[in-house]
Amino acid sequence: MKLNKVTKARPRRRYEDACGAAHALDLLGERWALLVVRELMFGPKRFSDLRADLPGISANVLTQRLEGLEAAGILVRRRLPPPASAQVYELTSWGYESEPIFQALGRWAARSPKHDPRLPLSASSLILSFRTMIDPAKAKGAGGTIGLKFGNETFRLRLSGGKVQARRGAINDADLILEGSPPVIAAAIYGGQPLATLEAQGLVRIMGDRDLASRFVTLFPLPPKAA
Amino acid sequence: MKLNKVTKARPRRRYEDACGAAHALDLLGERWALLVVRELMFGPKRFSDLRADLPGISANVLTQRLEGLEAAGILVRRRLPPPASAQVYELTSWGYESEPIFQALGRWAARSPKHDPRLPLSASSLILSFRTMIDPAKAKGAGGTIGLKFGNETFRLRLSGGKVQARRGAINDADLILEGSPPVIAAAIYGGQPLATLEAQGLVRIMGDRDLASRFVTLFPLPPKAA
DNA sequence: CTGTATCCGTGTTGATACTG
DNA sequence: CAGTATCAACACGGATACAG
Repeated sequence: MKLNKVTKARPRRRYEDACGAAHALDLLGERWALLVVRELMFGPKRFSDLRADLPGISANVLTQRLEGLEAAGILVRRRLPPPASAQVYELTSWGYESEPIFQALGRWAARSPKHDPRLPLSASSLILSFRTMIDPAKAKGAGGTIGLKFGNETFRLRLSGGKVQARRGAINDADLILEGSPPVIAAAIYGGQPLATLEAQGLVRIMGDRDLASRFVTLFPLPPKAA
Repeated sequence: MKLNKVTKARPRRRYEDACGAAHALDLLGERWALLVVRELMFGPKRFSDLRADLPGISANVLTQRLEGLEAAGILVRRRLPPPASAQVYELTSWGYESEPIFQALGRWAARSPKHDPRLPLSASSLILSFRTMIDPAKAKGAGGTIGLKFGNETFRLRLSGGKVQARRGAINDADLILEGSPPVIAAAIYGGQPLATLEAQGLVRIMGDRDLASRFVTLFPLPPKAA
């Protein structure tokens, strides 16, 4: 039993720079930190959910990042009410306000010549990409509630006014439900794979308003590559 | 003389993730990379300028970052015409398009309870902050060309339509010239220090349209802290 | 003067194993 | 399930030496 846990008062590596961007990097510029925030962007998750959704992160690094982000006021750890006595990590409202950072990064990276869309894609990343890439002009007339189902995780999207809102949660009231895996849905929307083909291959299930589905997949145009 | 430059085929640490934000971090998520890009945002610089403007970076790390950013197509190295046979690093047009990333980071960090505005501030950071924080409504009616002079580095700002354009370069045609150090100008604009006081203390020189100066310093409101 | 290469002490990261 | 412990590999930052 080690009691001499000196903890070293962490002289964490910081940029000594008043620039806002530099300060932001002090707070969430460490490896994995932004991706942890991304995974929490549509609602709280448990430690093991985060580990599962961030393949490659190791337990000790995840622990450290959660500590750091909590200390910075970006997330809080909550204990769920007695029945499910689990712990979850949830962004603070300031934490949720970091979304434009992901959108700026994503929009810029979409033009990267080296971007490989065939790598693994998490559900949160996909939903975030919808909010980033939606074309307000094209989506102007479109409206409705869309449920996305990935395994047993569901997201409820509301399309209106040229924007998408999104949140993890129930999709009972959805006009349309799309079921599949994030990469397959991405192939339909960004990769030009016809939904009908994917449905015939059993990779996607479409329930409800199929016209809405046909339209939905056209609302997210990709910019030209920069190369 | 070492010829066996094996170069190690750089197994750089990457996220294996199709998410655009993750890819962006693969390209410029390493320590210092974003700050190097920031310093180049208003025009090319030489190696030693970068070193001087990024206190804390070491020469070998700067070399590595420049190599990485060049390989990624974010910047190019150019050799200046014979008279001044110096090398400069310049963002590609895609590199320049990363500016919204800094704006998102800066806007978010401006609300951080832990942000310390008294740390050193580079000229590029300050100019970038103008483009980030300008209030289009307040700036709607303001117009003019403003020169900022920091030592022997000058920036030319054009104010119009509620926006600011900025570029390093000549300021002969400016309606107003402000001379000082970046932290002092920041104190005037973000710290509520009256320009007149700073001028009386000899920390700022104001040449030209003083009404424009008075108005200019009010165009960049800070958001409330998140705490 | 403008970079580049190498050594070196230290801290960070990541894989595995392990504990409550 | 939610982390900790340990350890090896790597990245960082400083110094110094070198090259055009």
